[in-house]
Parts: sequence; structure tokens; C-alpha cells
Amino acid sequence: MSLEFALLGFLNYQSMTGYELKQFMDVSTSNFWHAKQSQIYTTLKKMEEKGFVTSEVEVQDGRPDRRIYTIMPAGQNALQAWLEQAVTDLQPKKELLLLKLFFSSSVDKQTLLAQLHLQRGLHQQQAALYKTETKAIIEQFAAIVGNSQDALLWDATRHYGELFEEMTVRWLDETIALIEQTE
Amino acid sequence: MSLEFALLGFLNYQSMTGYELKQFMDVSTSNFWHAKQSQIYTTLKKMEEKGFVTSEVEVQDGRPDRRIYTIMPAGQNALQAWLEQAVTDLQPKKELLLLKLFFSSSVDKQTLLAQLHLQRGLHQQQAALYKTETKAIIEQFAAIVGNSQDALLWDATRHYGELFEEMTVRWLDETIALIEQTE
DNA sequence: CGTTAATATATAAATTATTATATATAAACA
DNA sequence: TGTTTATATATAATAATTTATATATTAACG
Repeated sequence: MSLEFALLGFLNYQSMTGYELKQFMDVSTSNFWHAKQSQIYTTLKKMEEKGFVTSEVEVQDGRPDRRIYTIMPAGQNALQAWLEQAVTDLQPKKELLLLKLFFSSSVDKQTLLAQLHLQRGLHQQQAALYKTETKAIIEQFAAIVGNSQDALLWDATRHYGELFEEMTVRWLDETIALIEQTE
Repeated sequence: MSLEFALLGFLNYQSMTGYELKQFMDVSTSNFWHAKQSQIYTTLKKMEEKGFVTSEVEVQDGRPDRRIYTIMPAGQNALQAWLEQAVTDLQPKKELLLLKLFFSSSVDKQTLLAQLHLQRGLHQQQAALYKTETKAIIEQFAAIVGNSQDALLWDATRHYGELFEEMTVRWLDETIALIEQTE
């Protein structure tokens, strides 16, 4: 369901193909909402049946035809209603590392520490990316649309990612220290 | 896939039914790994076909028969291998609130602030739960199994939840302040 | 004491999401 | 210059997950 609204959100800026939507998602929302290309395509089809979008085919030679999607008034209304409707519960998370850790009492200390150090590296790297690459991409898009409210909200979502990664690194540091003290 | 290993992890402590597995998940891993009952049942069936678990039916009168699952050596080996295999990438997240916020430049200030205040309340409440209820449940289980390594790891996962919620509250505070300053 | 909610157990149907496959061009690599 | 990789565009098959439905008992509520 939410993917529909994500796609409507993008199409509300400009008409584009499923392929282009995937590109935009990958460089903007992917840190808090992602989708595979195949899911985007099938979802767009359903959205067209519902009347949220229309599409027109642009014939190409040599490669598959492009299907360009455009948001319809019904889609715009649905999007706005969705945006105004509050999220009233906590979203359930899935954290593979935590699941594994929970059951890892039989795993030897060194193996476990190696796993945590590996994750620590990944999260530290990701924290850095939020401060450089992600920030640059957002600023670039913000300059194009020229809407300061967009820029503010986009940076708020980016900042969330940055805080999240920093928190995770701190937790990993603490957890590593705790495990090192055992036995 | 991961659900299979979660179930094996529980069954490695003791044999039980799908219903009981659901109960255990709800009070232990649900904050970082959850599943609906129907998914647990269908997954257990697949696991039996694979030879990871066996089951025996306990006939009851008045209510549906209980099917008690027991982990098999193949299941124990698969579990151990999975535990020892490091998570080598960052897990993709899905955060509905962030997705909405990203596209919310057309939502009026008051509506948006109300949404964020609502979320703030929920996360603050959840942070408190981690420090009291969740902590109590873990201590209770730890006392039963009497393994200090289990206790340490379980509390590490609980602590992650606590830090996560506190970080989210801080981010919401900042974001609310930023939005209040606009216009 | 009748109704509602919670406990206990599960299957069927629908939806969401991932993996695999397909095709053709252009660019990079060795 | 032959081969791999990236770009561009999608569909088909499979797997994961959620929602809806089913049934019976016991406890709580008013």
C-alpha cells in the first residue's frame, strides 16, 4: 500500500517511467523506503486500474518501449489524504543482526566479536555517507525544485538516518565491550 | 528465511506448538523480529518437509488438536551455521513516518506538527517500556534458563531498543522545533 | 445470566515483495 | 576487438507476509 503513495509522491513532481521512479527512489527514499523494480512495475499497473495514474507508451527502436506514467486527480487526492492521515502506531522493525544475537549464546566469543566489528564498520561508513553523499544529493534536488519546505523535510529524513547510524555504532561499541569482558 | 531460524532458535530451548512459539516471540523478539500466527504455522510445515523439525499431534477434545514441534539434528546444524554466518550488509529499513514526511511539503504546519507530536508520545512510551516491562520479562526468562550468556545477549537486544526509541524522541523534538520555526 | 473478551488452535485467501529471466544498446576493459 | 559491465526496459515465477475465517472453552463484565 505505502509503495503506491511513494510512487504518487514522485509522480506528483513530474511524469516518468517505472525505471525512472526506481532511480529516484534509490537516491532519495531508499534509506527508509525501498522497492525492487519488478514491484514498482506491478504496482504501477494496479494504480492505473484504480485510476490513480494514466500511462502513455513511447515507442523506441532497439529497446523496450517506455511507458510514461502521469498522476491523475484521483491520485492526487489519494496522496493528499494519505499525507494528512497520521501514523497512529509504532512500526514493527526487523533487525537481522539483533535476531541472530538473541540466539547466539552458543556461538564462540571470537566469532561473535568478528560479526559485531564487521557491522560496526558498515554502520560507521553509512553514517559518513549521510553526511556527505546523501546531503549533497538532497541539496541538489532542493535547488532544482526550489521549495524550501521540501528542502527542510528532506534534510530531516536524512538527519534521522545519520542519528540512527551513529546510535547503532555506539550500541555496537558498548555491546562489543560487554562481550569482551565475559568468561 | 530468517523466520525459520527464529523458530529453530526457540525450539532449541524446548519443543512447543506454533501457538506457543507465537507467544514467546511476542514477549521476546517481537521488537526486532515479529511474525503473524499464520506465517508461523505455514513456516513450521515447510520446516518439517525439510527435516529441520518433527511434529506429533496431541489430541484434545473440544478444541483443535495441538501439534508439538521438536527440533531435529538437521535443524540444529542449520541453526548453528546460520548463527555463525556474519551479516555482511546493512539491512534495508522501512519507516512509514519518514516516507510520509518526505512528501509532506503540501501538508499544513499544524497537521504535520500534530502527527509528529503523536509519534513522539508513542516513542517516549515505548522507551519507558523497554526499561521496565521488557527488562522484567528478560530477567524472568534468564532466571529460568540460568545461562548468563543468554542473559547478557538478551539484555543487549533490549538495550538497543531503548537507545533506538530515545534517539527517535530526540530527532522528533528537533524536527518539531525546525518546523515550528517555518513561515 | 447473557454478552463480550481472552485463550487456544489452526487453515484459506489475498497481498506484498523477491528472484529469475528476457532483450537490446552503449560504454568500459583487457 | 572480443568480453564484460552498465544502461534501459520490462514480465514471469516464487516466496514472504498479512488479512480473513473457523471453532470451541473459559474467564470477565455489567
